Amino acid sequence: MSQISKNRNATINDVARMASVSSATVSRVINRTAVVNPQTLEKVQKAIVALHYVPSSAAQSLAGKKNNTIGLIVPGISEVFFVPLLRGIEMAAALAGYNLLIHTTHFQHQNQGYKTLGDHNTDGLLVFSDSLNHEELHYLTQSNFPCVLIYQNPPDDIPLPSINIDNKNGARQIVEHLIQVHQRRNIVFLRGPQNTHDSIQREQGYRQALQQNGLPYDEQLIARGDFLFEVAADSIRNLIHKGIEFDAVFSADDGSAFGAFAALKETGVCVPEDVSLVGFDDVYFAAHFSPPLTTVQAPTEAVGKLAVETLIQRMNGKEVQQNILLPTRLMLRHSCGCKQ
Amino acid sequence: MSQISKNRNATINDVARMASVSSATVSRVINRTAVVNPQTLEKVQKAIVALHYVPSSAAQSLAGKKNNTIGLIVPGISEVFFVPLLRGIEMAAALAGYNLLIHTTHFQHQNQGYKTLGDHNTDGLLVFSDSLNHEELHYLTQSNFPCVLIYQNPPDDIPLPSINIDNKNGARQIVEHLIQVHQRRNIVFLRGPQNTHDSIQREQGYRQALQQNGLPYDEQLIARGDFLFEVAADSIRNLIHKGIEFDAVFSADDGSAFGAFAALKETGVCVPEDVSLVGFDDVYFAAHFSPPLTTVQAPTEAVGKLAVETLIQRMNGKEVQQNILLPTRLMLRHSCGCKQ
DNA sequence: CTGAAAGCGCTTACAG
DNA sequence: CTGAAAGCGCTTACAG
Repeated sequence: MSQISKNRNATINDVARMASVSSATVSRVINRTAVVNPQTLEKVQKAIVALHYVPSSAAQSLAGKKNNTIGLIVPGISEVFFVPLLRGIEMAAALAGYNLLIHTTHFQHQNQGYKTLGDHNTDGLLVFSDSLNHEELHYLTQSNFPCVLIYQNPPDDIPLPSINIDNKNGARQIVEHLIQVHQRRNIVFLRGPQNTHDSIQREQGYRQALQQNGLPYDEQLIARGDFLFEVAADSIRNLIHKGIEFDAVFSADDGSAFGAFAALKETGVCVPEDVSLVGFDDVYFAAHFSPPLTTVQAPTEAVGKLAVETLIQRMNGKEVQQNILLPTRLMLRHSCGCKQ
Repeated sequence: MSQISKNRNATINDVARMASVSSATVSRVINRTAVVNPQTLEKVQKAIVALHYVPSSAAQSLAGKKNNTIGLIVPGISEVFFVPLLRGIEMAAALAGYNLLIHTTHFQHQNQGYKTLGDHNTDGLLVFSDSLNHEELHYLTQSNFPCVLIYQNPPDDIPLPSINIDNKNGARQIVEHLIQVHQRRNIVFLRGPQNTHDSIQREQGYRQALQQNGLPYDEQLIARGDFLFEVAADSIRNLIHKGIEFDAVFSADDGSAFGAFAALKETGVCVPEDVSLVGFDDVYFAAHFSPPLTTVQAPTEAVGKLAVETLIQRMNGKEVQQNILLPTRLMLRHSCGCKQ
């Protein structure tokens, strides 16, 4: 059926032969890397189609010294949060003609993760949150390999560009809303995982809102949420059990807000009548929750897109803004006490 | 600092030179492809570490004729559903030492998608649902390139292995539960997208349950859900508006069940008192919904894992079971009327 | 157990 | 506008 044997794909030389030109010329038409005589061009294109020729990525990479691939290192493929991020990354990478190679560290730093992905198989790396430790980042950086951090700031001694969202402002705004609009005074904060950049920033926003509105910071109102449904639920149960009074809950992410709601509900506490409940992220579903969850919208897909664009600029040797902060948006729904 | 110049990575020849051996020997220790004298081994390993040597993937691929990469073709990165699938695929691929390259067709068949990923950059392909059309599948298959289909059956003339879940049985069971345990008689079915394998199978299960329990199939009770929140909500509103009576809703997926719930709620219909509501998938959140959603658990992560394992067997030239059907599990919660 | 050498399929100066 | 040829960094018979 086809002009080539079943067990061997057409190579650039097969195309060259069929079109009666050199492989250099074929290469030029494929890559549009030089002007080619229109008639030659046509002959080559016909041969490519006839032979179903697809260039070997490996050979292109080896000879061309570029991989046409962007690497993404993530600690793990967590639930909902991951989807818009990946979508943003995938679309931007595809648009720019890059493949996407994903590596998951599974939360283990074996000083190996950065070897799976590197300049031997990618042209640049997107590093999500805590997937790489200081040493690994250092190694990557000193060799001048293009990297962009997502959802984390670079260590002081490693000047890497990073894309973050404005956690602090977002948190401050939503807490301020609870205070100013709904007259809440005893606002629980359900922390994210220890040492997470996002969680720390959100806590700072929380404290800032209290301070700027003349409310005391009460350590009793701070509890673990860990971005997890069950952990948050337990914390709320525990607060209630200890008899600590509160009229609002700010969860460091939506998932833990849902957990807080479950605990509140089972204790007979009404949201938002008795307690205002707000989260962070605006994940799929926050708007569909009952009651619809007031939260801070994180532009996660935009972060992914911008991360890719920034990385590509770096790959092209351009200067980029060091730390980009994307604005968040307050999504007022019903769980805070606003009417829908 | 390092023994090699800033702008050039160590190659196998640098390692060979430092260890005073040939590159063939270095290759052998890297790939454990032949027994090497223990002392030689040690010298080589030391050189590898000293030079931070990482083999070039491109060169390995080109010379070794394998890419150590599995490709995944998906139509798009949809919401929640995608996460456990990807997690299963990623973990199984990593375990087997394969990289994962993702390509999204963005629902466009330009007869190009199968070229982005192919034997020029992967060793095998995972093809999700409708991401490739018949012609594309045919092209892939005739060249004998290892492929495994996920969530779709192969066309009759293309004998490709596929991994599916037992949609029909799962649907039949949950509808039967509504009929037998909750005495429901007028059960709405909210279809998935047209021509989707999953949706068709689930509808068959629905019909089978009706039939086996002596209930008539009433076309008025069938409406669009499209696996989408809003579409499902609109359908329910429409049914109510038309005055069509029903005492249960079986949504073809959880997302549309949530939409159905919203429409029911706004009309003052109580779930599960007035209407039993059930879904399919058991996505993140179904258990945390109010009321907790009764649904069919799809072993999505297991599908991803098994797909990779099957693909790897094919890549190794082994025979594999042609069509694998993974069992689903009925998750009885509160939205059907069962007490929690 | 080890090395010399060919070859994988491209790209890219260089020369014309 | 086009071609001959070197080279990218590996792997793998082949020979010893």
